[in-house]
Amino acid sequence: MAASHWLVKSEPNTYSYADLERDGRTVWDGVRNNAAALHLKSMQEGDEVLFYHSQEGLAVVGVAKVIRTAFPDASDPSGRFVAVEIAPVRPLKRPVTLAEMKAEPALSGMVMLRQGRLSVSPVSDAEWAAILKMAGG
DNA sequence: GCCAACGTTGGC
DNA sequence: GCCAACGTTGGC
Repeated sequence: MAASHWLVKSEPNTYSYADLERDGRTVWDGVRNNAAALHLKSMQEGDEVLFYHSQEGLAVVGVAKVIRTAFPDASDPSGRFVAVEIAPVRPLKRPVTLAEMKAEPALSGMVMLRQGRLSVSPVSDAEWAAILKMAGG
């Protein structure tokens, strides 16, 4: 199966892209939504992930990659949900804001825009390319 | 701070 | 198994 692209949201007050760079890697846990959990389970090692700041910033700020595929989320007592591990790849040259993404026709079908509350969502190759282009290459 | 979207829970 | 009530997320 070919590598896929994803987008994850994080409130920078809680965990920012700078925190990920500082830590070098982190366990992406705490997801308590079935649709998001399915996406986590589909992630493969090496898949690249857009890191989006919600609440504050409202922009994609960096690229991360999956370094460990889904495993049981130790913070979930029910045992239903999973976590992955991600590591930073590089910050975007220029953050791509939500407003810019909404205004970009190439992104009109993006899952993240259509389903605002979803914390983990797939990104198509075309969407991925468009966002990196908007970020300055 | 408010509100819309939407997932989850619980009564029936 | 349906559906109303409730809780959470996240944009504005």
